[in-house]
Parts: sequence; structure tokens; C-alpha cells
Amino acid sequence: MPVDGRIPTLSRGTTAEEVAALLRDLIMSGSLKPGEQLREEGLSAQFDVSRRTVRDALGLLARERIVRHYRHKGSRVVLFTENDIHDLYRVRTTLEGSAAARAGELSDAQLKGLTEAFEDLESATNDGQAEAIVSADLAFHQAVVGLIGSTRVNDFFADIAVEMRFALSILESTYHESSHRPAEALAEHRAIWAAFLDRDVATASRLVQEHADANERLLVDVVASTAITDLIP
Amino acid sequence: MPVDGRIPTLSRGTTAEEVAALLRDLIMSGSLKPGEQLREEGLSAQFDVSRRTVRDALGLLARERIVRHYRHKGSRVVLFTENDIHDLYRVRTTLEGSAAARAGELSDAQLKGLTEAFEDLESATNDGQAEAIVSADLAFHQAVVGLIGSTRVNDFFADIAVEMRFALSILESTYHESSHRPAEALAEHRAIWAAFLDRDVATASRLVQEHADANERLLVDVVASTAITDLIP
DNA sequence: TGACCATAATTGGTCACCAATGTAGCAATG
DNA sequence: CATTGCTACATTGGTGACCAATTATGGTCA
Repeated sequence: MPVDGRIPTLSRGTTAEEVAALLRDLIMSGSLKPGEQLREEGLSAQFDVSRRTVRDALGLLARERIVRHYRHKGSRVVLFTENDIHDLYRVRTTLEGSAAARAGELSDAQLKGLTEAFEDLESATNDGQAEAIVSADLAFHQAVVGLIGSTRVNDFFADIAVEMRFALSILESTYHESSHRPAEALAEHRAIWAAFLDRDVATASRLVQEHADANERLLVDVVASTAITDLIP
Repeated sequence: MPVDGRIPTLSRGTTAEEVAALLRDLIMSGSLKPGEQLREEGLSAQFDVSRRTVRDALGLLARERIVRHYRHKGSRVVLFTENDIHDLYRVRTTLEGSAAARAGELSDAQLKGLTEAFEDLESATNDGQAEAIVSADLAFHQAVVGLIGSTRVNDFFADIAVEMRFALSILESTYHESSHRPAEALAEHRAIWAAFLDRDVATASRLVQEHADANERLLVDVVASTAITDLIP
């Protein structure tokens, strides 16, 4: 009987989506650790929501690949493997590479979105809030992929971005403040942005590849040393 | 009370997945027409399955974008718009273009999968079964995208392929046998296959683009003349 | 006609229940 | 001693009945 906090007629989206959002935050913040089992009964009590609704929420997170579901064994927070990191970055280089290949044919209107994303990243970096920087970073990359101009690709990459953020949140919580060098990162992003503004296909292609490779190496090192394996047969 | 046809302990996957598969077939075969409403109650009775389970199945199809869900208004079979077709083919050219760009670095093992897919398409074309040809055609393109080597991209494109098949099934049922020219199509696929075998990046890139453009034009003509709009606010 | 209101239809969500499956512990057996 | 087999338990899969929320419908009245 959900009677408390939720404002009935003001809630956007279904309750399952709200519960999913709550769980997503708990996972991102590290309150729920990778590999941890998510029992429907407990969550149902914790969120004051039916077990059935919790299951729907877990289903939503499962398609985002944030949790993994095993039949009759329940759901757990995913454990990233080295392969996952490689795969995520392969997706990113694939899509950003395609965007770069189109750099020559982009309209000013399209590039405006990229410019806004870069400026957001710039001010976030100046403010120095770690989480805001990560958000703006991912938003910039979503803007790059957005240049492809496909809603399906955008939706796909939105899910990928969530996964990447999750991977990054593990990195943060494991090696505190170890990895991100906001200043260098901003410079790299500025160079990418400039290459797109110049409609310089070759430079844009090279830079997105290099930028992705550098970040991938950082993550792989951490994941390889922490997560053992994903095998829970 | 599901007591009938399903063999209890042998059933792969959940009941919701089975119901989703059934519905998918009904939609593909044209028994359920684009825009048609799917009432949970009726389907529940029809498949001898709980309404709740039907809802899960509809949720699955909704993520495949085969049905569309409107809050408190129910689910309907999607109506493709011209934009959808453009978007689907933009996804395809994007991913196949990326695969082509890698043509130079492909291993023999990777190309083996492509060769098998082409040979399947060849024999299906010789057999002349329309549906089998469409399947093999899509499988070939999935093999091309598979050369990128990302499971996430593969999963994404698998959904895209389902959408394309749905779009093609509408084409079939509208203009009977109008569009597909199996012989020409086979020749085009052979050329693409050969370009990958030769690791000829330029030719592969050009051919996948041309092949996609040609098919896109066919579909757009039909969709533009049938589907009015998707606006059911 | 057009605004308004009662009513029906449909989905959103909960609850209590049982079935199916997996897990852990413990005994019996070789 | 390791392995098998059994039993009890925990968790998920699925159902059906139910009520709430939202939308659609149809009629009344100005």
C-alpha cells in the first residue's frame, strides 16, 4: 500500500520506472555493490511497493544491463568484466567514428548542439564538481553521437552512456579521485569539438579514437584488478 | 490456468517471452495489422495466460518497437512512418559502414561467418521461398554488422533487424510480390561479400551504402503511400 | 452546436496464493 | 572420505480477484 512520499497525481512515469530510477541511483552511488543480489521481497518492503512492481523495475534495469537476471535465481548488480569495458568502448568508437565521418556534411544547426554540450562541460569543469563533470562528459559524447541523426542510435547510446557511468562510478569508488584529470580531459574535448566545427573529418576521426583509447585503458586497468568474473551460472 | 499445449519442463524461456513470440508472429504475418489495438483482456483469454503475463509480453515487444504503448490507453501495433524507414536505414548504413571501414583488419575466422551467411542466402534464393529469403537476407546483414565485434552492437542490430522484417512484411502484404528481385539482390550481396573477402575498404563501403539506399527507396515509396501518421496522442 | 456530466471500458497496481526451481544441510552409502 | 540422495527451505514465476486511476463514450441541456 503505497501511501507515503510519492505525490500521486504529479508522478511522471509509472511506479516501476520510479522504483527503477531509485535503484539506479543506489547502484550508481555504490550503496548497492556490483554482484550484490537484489531480492524482490526486500526491495518491495523497502520501497513500500508491490513485489510485482519491483520485478517490473528490475526488468527495466535488466535491459539497461545495469542488473542481470538469472531465472529462478534472481537479479544481481552486474559485475563488469574487462570484456564489457572493451565492448562499451568499441560501441563508442564505432558510433563516434561514424559521426566523425559525417563531419563534412554537418549543418550549423547540428553543430550548435555540440557547442552547447562542450560549453556545459567547460563550466562544469571550472566548478569542479566531480559528478557534474562526469554528466557533462557523457552528455558531450551523446551530442557527438547525436550528429549521426538517428533516434534509434541515440536511444541505444543513451543506454550505453548509463553503463559507462556505472563503470566510472565503480572506478571512482575504488580508486578515489584517482583517474580523472579534468583539465587534460577538457583540452581533449575542446580539440574534438574544434575538429567538428572545422568539418575536418580526418582530425575528428583520429581524435575521437585516441580519446576513447586513452579512457579505455584507464578503466581496463581498474576493472581487471577488481572484478574477477561474471560467471554465476 | 495454462494447461494445454506447452510442455511444462521443456519450455525455453519465460511464458511472457513465449507469448511475445506468438504475438510477434501474428504481427509479422499480418494477422494483426499496423495500428491495431492490442487489448490485454482479449489476448489473455486467447492465449490462456494471465493478463499480467500478457502485459509483460507487450512490454517486451514495446522495447523491440514492434508495438507502442500509451499510458492508460493500451498498446497498438506500430505504424511505420517515412521517418522510421529513414531512421532504420540510417542505422544500417552507419553500422555497416563501420564494418566496412574495418574490412582491412578482419581475420579469416571473422570472414568465415560472413561467407556462411552468404551461402545460406544463395541457397535460399535458389529455393525461392520468399520468407526464407528475407530471413537469410537479414541474417547476412547481421553478419556484416557482426564484423564490428561488439555484442552490444549485435544485440542492438538484432532488434533493428526485427523492425526491418516487420517493415518488409508490410511491404509484402501491401504490394504482393512487388518488390523483391531475388536475383539482383543476390548479385549485390555477392559483390559486398567479395569486397569484404578482398579486404577492400573502399569498395565495401561504397557497395553497402548503395545497396542500402536502393532498398530504402523501395520501402519509402510504399510507406509514404500507405501509413498516414503515428500520432495517437 | 457545444459544454457538461454520468457511466462504461481499459489499463495501472496491489494482494494473497500456489507452482516451479534452486540452495543448503544432513544423513546414508559405498 | 567423498559422493550420492533426500528433505526442508528460500526465492522467483505465474495466476486470479480485486480496486484505483485514467480515458473514452454517450446523452442531456442550454
